[in-house]
Amino acid sequence: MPALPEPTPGARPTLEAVAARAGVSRATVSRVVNGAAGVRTPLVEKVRRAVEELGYIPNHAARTLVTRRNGAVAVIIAEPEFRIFSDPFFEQQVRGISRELTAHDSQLVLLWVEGPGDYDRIGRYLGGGHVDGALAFSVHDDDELPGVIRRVQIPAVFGGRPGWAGATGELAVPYVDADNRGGAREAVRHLLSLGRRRIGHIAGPRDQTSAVDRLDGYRDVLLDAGPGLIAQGDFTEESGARAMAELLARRPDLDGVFAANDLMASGALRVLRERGLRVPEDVALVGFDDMTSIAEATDPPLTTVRQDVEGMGRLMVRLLMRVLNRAENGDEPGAGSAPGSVITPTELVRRASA
Amino acid sequence: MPALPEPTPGARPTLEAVAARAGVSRATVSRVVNGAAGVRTPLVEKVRRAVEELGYIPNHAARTLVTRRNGAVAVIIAEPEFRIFSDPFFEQQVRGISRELTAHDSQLVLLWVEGPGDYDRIGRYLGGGHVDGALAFSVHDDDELPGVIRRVQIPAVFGGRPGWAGATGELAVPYVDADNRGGAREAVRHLLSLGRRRIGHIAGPRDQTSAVDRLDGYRDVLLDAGPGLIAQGDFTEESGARAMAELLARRPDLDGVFAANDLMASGALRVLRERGLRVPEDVALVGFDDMTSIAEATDPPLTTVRQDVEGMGRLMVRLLMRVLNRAENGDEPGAGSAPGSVITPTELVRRASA
DNA sequence: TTGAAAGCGCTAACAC
DNA sequence: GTGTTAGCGCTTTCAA
Repeated sequence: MPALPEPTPGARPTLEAVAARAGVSRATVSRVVNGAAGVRTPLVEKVRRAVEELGYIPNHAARTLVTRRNGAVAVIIAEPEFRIFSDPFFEQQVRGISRELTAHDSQLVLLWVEGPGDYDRIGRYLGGGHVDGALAFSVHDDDELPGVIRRVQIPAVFGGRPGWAGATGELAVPYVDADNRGGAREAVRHLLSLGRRRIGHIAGPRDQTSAVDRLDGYRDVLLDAGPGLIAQGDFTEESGARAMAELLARRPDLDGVFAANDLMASGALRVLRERGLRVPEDVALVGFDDMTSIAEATDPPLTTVRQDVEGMGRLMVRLLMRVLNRAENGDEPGAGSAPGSVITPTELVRRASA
Repeated sequence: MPALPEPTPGARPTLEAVAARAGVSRATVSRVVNGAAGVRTPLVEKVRRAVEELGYIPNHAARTLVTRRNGAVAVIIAEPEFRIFSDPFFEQQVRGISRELTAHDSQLVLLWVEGPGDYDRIGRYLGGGHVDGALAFSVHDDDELPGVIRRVQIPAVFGGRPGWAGATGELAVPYVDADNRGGAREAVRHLLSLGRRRIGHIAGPRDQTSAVDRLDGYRDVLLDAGPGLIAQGDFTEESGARAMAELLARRPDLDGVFAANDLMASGALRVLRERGLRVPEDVALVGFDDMTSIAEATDPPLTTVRQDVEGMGRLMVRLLMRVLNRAENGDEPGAGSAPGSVITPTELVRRASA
């Protein structure tokens, strides 16, 4: 360990103190500290030394007060989704966010929404200038968050296409989402390429756009798929099993299934085996998400659609930074020229189930 | 939804603006906003209305600049422990922290340490006054974090007893830990009360104080336990299985086992059953942690030692708040009178394995 | 009880 | 190139 400046008990040194010690003006110190060009080398070094000796750290509040920037971004987690904490998806996404934020010299501030009453606190926090912008995750249609974000006029990017996106121009918040529809199409086409002709779909909850988009993708390819081929699930393992049983009851001749996520696919797989149906020989099965902890653990391992979750996290940050920079250049927020949302590609991962 | 003030595009309203609108001075508005006593009711109402109408939110940076308080606390997560994200423990602890922080009107700021280089960034953040204090988790002996914290002189509380705690007075940082030693004693005494006399211990990693304390507790009760009764594990399921096999090889007559955590206990259980030994009839088994996802899922369910993880999180915050308040009252930091650490009680949870 | 005014520590024009 | 100076928006004496 290098010899570090011992903390001088008492007041922290200010710019002023450094300036005095280095025998220069505050402005010069400020320039050096912020890496501005145009300070002569010897002075730079004198200042550097003074900074070092005093253990000077710029005061954040003072800096923010004038720059109107504070190098922090909020990630908002809503309570209903608290579980996502132990969700590998969330972990990956936040990891991506964290890394990209670090690359932009910004700090991640995690905001917990524990209940409806919290929106006040969150609003005050967001509006109070603690953070430059906010990152939020796809919320339910009646969530208050979008309203809060709009009211406090803070730049924000959503993860996952919000249900209301595109509905009204006013709420046009940029978002990052996987190409759920395209991925679903690819999954179904793969099933078709295997010679399957009676392909069912186990759909996810109707109020989540990801599920809706996957259903749409399925329909895109199977234009003539009757409702009998579609069963409703809710993204849980159990619901996948139930839906599979239902599908089998309606169409005993099924030879392919596309489940809207891996968890439901694994439930479906269980039922298929219980009925003595072989996968993929009798029924070929494709999932979605590529949650490896599931997809690689099933027997047979799941063919599924992968999305780059960490990459989506990073993208959210990049998008936000773009908004921030525009705002800095004097653009009015919500001037209609908001940077567009981005849809990231998906990829079919072939394993043994289809 | 109540009629909310529409965001006035452009600059956010300042105290000044509110004052103008209410026809009073800035000072008065400040008093009302901060709930200071001694402002006549009619004025209070006028101000309140103006605040409402303008959608005024106090500027954080400006306020912090003068009060030196910013209502935010950092929770520091070190990369080696990134996994804790998906660890139920961590979730519970952070949940406790989050709730208590909210109760104290403070905001949780999650700081990620992704690598050694990050300590600089963290140090700057901590020292820059972004947060009032820091909460960190038990770190390895050679971790840089304690040093950083000390250098930037920021009040901090640790979760879990750090290895160096108590070693040198200088590093006397308060911490919150479960009564690992007491819990271990209780576990072993329970085994004794069941009439078991040859009780083995599967220990956790030697460099984690929780594991060491549990081993000490085991020894407290079994003063004469020879080394043959103790096998080394590393808190993983696999290591528990290995240790169990080892123990059995050394002492085939074993009739009781205390494992330092539930994961290792479940590994031990697996081996026991493979050998055709019945639990608890032949060998009684006790774990530690009460990770219900494990302890309730094993067959038989695990008797184990529970700790109040969420409560520990809350306690960390309370402790920190006490330090903060002392600091506010002009006490020198590190004046030797730091609020003591706290050890929370554990509780034996009886299930079927012992 | 209320208002005027002095900063908190920093950046960014603007002078020199 | 470097220094001087005017704020950023707020809290907090101190007067009135």
